[in-house]
Amino acid sequence: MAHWLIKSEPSAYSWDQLVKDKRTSWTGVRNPQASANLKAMKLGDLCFFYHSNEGKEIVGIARVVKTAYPDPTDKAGKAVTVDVAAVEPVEQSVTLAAIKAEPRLKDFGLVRQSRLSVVPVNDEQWKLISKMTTAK
DNA sequence: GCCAACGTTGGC
DNA sequence: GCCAACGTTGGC
Repeated sequence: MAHWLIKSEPSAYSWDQLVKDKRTSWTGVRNPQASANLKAMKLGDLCFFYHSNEGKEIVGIARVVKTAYPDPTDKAGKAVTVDVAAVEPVEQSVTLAAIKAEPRLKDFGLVRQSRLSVVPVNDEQWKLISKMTTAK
């Protein structure tokens, strides 16, 4: 199974909102690289939910419940979206600072390409960060 | 609020 | 098809 990290500004769409909604369609992704990542998502893939700008931390885990389809909010009809559902909040939020402080996460997409809103997470990274999200 | 990094656009 | 100018994102 693949893993991902999806970013959102809490002022635009927060983790709390996803919990309230149970699931949402992840629209508004325009960056071609991020779109390619969306298309690569499979049903049941898990995603870290990251708050950018405010908080700058991983706050929860979401699951892909519908694979890529055309984004209805994109007039050009080029963008795609997926549906994600809230799985659970993390016990311990993982801040960007903590990720940067971990040398083994040097190559993590979130650090390497901070502007990409949908970032692939490899198994090693997923395991490492999962460990960091469990309370000490 | 500023600025660096990166994407996109448009003139040639 | 190149590249300068401009816009946007996101960390600080």
